[in-house]
Amino acid sequence: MKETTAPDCSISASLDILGDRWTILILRDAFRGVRRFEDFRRDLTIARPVLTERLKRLVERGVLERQLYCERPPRYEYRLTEMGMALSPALVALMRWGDQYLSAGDAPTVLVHDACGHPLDQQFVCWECDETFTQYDIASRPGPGASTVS
Amino acid sequence: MKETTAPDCSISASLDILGDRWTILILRDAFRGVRRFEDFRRDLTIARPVLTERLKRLVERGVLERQLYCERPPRYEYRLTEMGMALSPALVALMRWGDQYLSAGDAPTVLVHDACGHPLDQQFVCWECDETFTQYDIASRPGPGASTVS
DNA sequence: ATAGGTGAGTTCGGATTCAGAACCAAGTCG
DNA sequence: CGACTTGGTTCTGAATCCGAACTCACCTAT
Repeated sequence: MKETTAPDCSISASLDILGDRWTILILRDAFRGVRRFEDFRRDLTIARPVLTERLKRLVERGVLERQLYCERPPRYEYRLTEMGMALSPALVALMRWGDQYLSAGDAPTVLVHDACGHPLDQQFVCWECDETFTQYDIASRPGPGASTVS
Repeated sequence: MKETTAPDCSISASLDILGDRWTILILRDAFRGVRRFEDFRRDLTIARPVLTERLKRLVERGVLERQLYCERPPRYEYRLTEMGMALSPALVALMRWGDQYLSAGDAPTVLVHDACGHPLDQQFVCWECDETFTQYDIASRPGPGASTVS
């Protein structure tokens, strides 16, 4: 088997930011529209120091941005950046997996196509062939940033 | 080991299984074809006890299965179950996010459509409207398993 | 003006968890 | 035989996480 090591894998880079339970739950809340420190804290029942630290990290890495929404007293809210919004396929995938395998067929929340209200699906798409397909039709090959050669 | 959270949300249920860094890296390796204890350990440079514990948990939860591949001496390998395979959209999404935002435009690995070799995309699909769309066209509503509303 | 409440943090111990090394067992190879 | 491999387990000190309590700045009602 060829050498496929951790360092040049984007998954481990992503996990450097998202790699703990709380961070992902914070982002889930952010997608639901939660923006303020105290709202995150109450909803997650997360300890304050942990929330402080996670929010700071997410802001540093560019996933959230901290915006003043009240001058006196200074109050900030945390909003998803474009980079943060781009995580939605990952969160949706996690949620659908949980729905399918962990909640006995009763999904607590259903995501729908805004335009028509019908449940959405998530698929891999090939724009060349112009068709959708599943994980069984995926292959991989080294990309431009590949460093190791087998 | 704590089973946190009554999941008002399938994401937190998923995170109960996947909620730490090592677990996801183990699954990433599993998708790449790694199957044996010692191969996981070497590739991830993870401490043995941690790997033992994570593999055991993944087997208990049904994400991996432990199969005898050698009778004398008894040797086992860890393979993705169907439930484990179903995580691929989540891992693919994570990888693509890392590619796009964390690796300066140089993706270490590119996923392609096996049939034609062209890079794949990941999209939301509505089978009613028969069209693909992005995260900006998603809405959510309570599903059959909704208990607490927020 | 003062007492109480709130939003956003910080400080500080104690409990987990982790890494690293040593140890074990069962078998194989030289 | 003795060395080596795979797949673990047990131990221990170090790093990390987390919750409770405290702070600080401001607002509101009395």
